[in-house]
Formats: sequence, C-alpha cells, structure tokens
Amino acid sequence: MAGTQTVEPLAGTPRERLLAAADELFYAEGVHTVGIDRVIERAGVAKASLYSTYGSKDALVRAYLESRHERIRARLEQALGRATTPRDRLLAVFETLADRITAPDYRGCAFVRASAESDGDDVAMQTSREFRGWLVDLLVGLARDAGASDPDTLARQLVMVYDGAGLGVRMDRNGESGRQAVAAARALVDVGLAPAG
Amino acid sequence: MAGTQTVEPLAGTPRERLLAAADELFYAEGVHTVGIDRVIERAGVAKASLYSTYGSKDALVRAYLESRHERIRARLEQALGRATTPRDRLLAVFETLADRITAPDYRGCAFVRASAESDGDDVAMQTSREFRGWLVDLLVGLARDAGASDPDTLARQLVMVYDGAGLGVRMDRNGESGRQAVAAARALVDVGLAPAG
DNA sequence: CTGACAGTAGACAGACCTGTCTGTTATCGT
DNA sequence: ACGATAACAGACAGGTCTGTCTACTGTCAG
Repeated sequence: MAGTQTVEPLAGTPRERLLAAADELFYAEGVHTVGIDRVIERAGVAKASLYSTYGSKDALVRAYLESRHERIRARLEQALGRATTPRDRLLAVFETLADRITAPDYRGCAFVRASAESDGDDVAMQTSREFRGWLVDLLVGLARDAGASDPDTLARQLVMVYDGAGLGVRMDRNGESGRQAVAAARALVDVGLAPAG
Repeated sequence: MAGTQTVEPLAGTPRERLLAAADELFYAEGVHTVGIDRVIERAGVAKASLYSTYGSKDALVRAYLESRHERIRARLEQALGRATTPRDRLLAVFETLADRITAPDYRGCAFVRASAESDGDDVAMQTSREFRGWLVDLLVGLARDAGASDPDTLARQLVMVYDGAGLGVRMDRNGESGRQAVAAARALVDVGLAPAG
C-alpha cells in the first residue's frame, strides 16, 4: 500500500534522536537541502532542545560528520584485525570501503557531498579534511608496511579509486562500481608493490 | 596593493555576459551558494534582463553546465586528433583530463559539485548524467578500439581515477594528484589491454 | 522627430531558513 | 507534596533567495 508506509520513530535521548535524524536526513538529502525543521520533526524533538543540546545547525552537522568518521574508523579497525599479511591489510581496507559503496542505501561519500560547494573553511570542509587526512595516513602506513616503492602515491591512488567508485554509484547508478573498484585497486597494488618502477 | 585589485568587466551581449559571470561564479563558489544578485552584478546586467533571456536560475545553471560540457568535448576532440594509435588515443583522453585538473584554477568537476546534494531529478543531475554518459561512451569506444578485454570496466575505472583525482585536488589540496592519476591510468590500461585476465 | 524596444535600477512579494523567546507540560529527586 | 529541571509546541524576528513589476533611459529605424 503506497502512502501508508510510515517511518519508525527514533529511540533514545533527544540528543541521540537528533543525531540519528540528522544522520538519516543529512545523508539522504544533503546538509544544505535539509532544514532544521525537518530534523526536529524526524527526531520528535522541540526546536529549543536542538539549540540547547547542540547550539547550532553547524554543530549538528559537525556531530553528524564526526559520527560518520567514527563509524568508518571502527569498521576498518575490525577489518584490519582479520587480515594477516601487510598486503592483505592494505587490500582489506579497500575491500571494506568497496563493500560499503555497494550497499543499497549508499548515496556517495558523506564528506564529499557535504563539502562539495563549501568555500574552504566551513565545518563540512574541516571535518572532511580530518577524515581524509586520517584515511590517507592509514593507507600510507599500510602501503609502507607492505613494501610499496612509493607508499604515498599508492595510497593516494587508492583513495582516488575509492572516491571515484563512490561517485560512480551515485552519479551513474553504476552497480558494478564496487567490483570494478576492487579490481582497479588490486591492479594498482600489484604495480605499486613491484620491486622497481 | 591588496584591496585595490579589480575584476575586469565582462564583454559581449547581456546574454554572453550573464553566461560568463555564471561560469565564473558558479564554478568558483558553487551553484547553490551564489545567488542571482551576485551573477547580475558581475555581469553588469539588470535582473529583468536575466529573466527575459534565460527565464530562471535553473535555466542559467543548465546553460552554464552545458557550456562546460561543450568546452570539454571540444578540447578532447582536439587531443584525439593528435593521437595516432588506439592506445594513444585512450591515454590522450585521460591525459587531457589530468592536464585540466592540474590547472591552478581547478576547483573540482563542475558537474560533481553542482549535483553533490541534489535529489536526483534536478537540472544539475540531469546535465551531469548527460555529460558522464557521453564521457563513458567515448572511453568505452576507445577501449574497445584499443583491444581491451573488458572495455566497459576499463572505461569506468578510468573515470573513477579521473573523478578521484579531481576530488584529491579540491579536498586534499594534493598537487601531485595529476601525476599520480596519470600513473594510475597507465597501470589500469596496461592491465586492461593484457591478452587475458 | 517619434515610437518601438532593449536594457537599467530598484522596490516588492512570497517563500524559506536559522535562531530566539514565551508559555506549558511532564518527570524526578527529595 | 513540591520545586527544579527537561522537554514540548509554536510564534516571532531577521535575514536571504527567487522571481515579478514599475518606472526610467538610451538607441535606432523610418
């Protein structure tokens, strides 16, 4: 029955419900598109509660993006624990990312979308740089451990494929994006770990 | 002398000045960030002129993105004319794209930025899909001509690297992005043109 | 000279957004 | 039982944005 479909209400404290609503709406429809009213309605919370707990929309956006960062960090840590050899660890990171982008609710990288039209100093860009710096550092370290001849380049190239794969899902509705990205990553790792370029 | 720096006025008919101003401002600061008032001020044109020539902001955005598409198409056509072998033509396309992203005024892909937070049916997403469909088709054809074992996958992978390189420049201020992207593309082409996977 | 027309300048309407403020209700510790 | 606190509902202010409308100006054909 179309039209009778209801969204299940959010649970927890107002603070938690606000973050959950923000995560849901900001990610699905965009940080700039979704207004405060939409968020508090979804959270089932009064506007005053939002401003007493978070202080501003910007702060809520920051909390939203930081929670995404944390979630990704935890998932990657888990995947890294399962891998053994340095090379496997490098690929494991990438496969985890690729896994995520093939999920049906994937709408592209939250950081990329939130900061696509920012002027370079707003909260979206700040948190994005933190996240991306962390990801690059992680990959550089793993690439070095795996014996890459140029760890920085390899890490950056893998991030490129990751970003591009996410865009491919969103912009081109390319369902093969994940598979193609993993294949590309494997090829880049093979070349990057070869003894001499 | 800081502060005395003036922007040179735009030339041509009001229609041309409007498109030039839109191209400049929309690309530099974002389609959603820049309002009509900024555009007409830069163009040196009355608001009524904008609405009599283009009809709406959406139509101006469409014109802006279509002009970007056309410009890229022309540049690629030129580069393709210089290349000889199918493999060179494939790499030429990519090197032209990489060239562009290393330019000092590059701010990321205009289509990606304009449609980063759109809901899937607005003018930014429509023109983006046209552009990206065209680009993928072009690359698939070239990959096929070059004898790729899986032309579609190779084309998509190259687009991923292109997208990712553009993001790297914008998000991470990575000046090596172009070089690293070309190296990645070369590696992917090498693998993709190998006789059997 | 004059009338049509393209363009300018700017006020205005209507919508939307963030953030504040007032007043009310409910819960919980003591 | 009761006071404090947290949360609710919603009006309101102040700003921004798109798009319309009025009134003025200059140019050019006939």
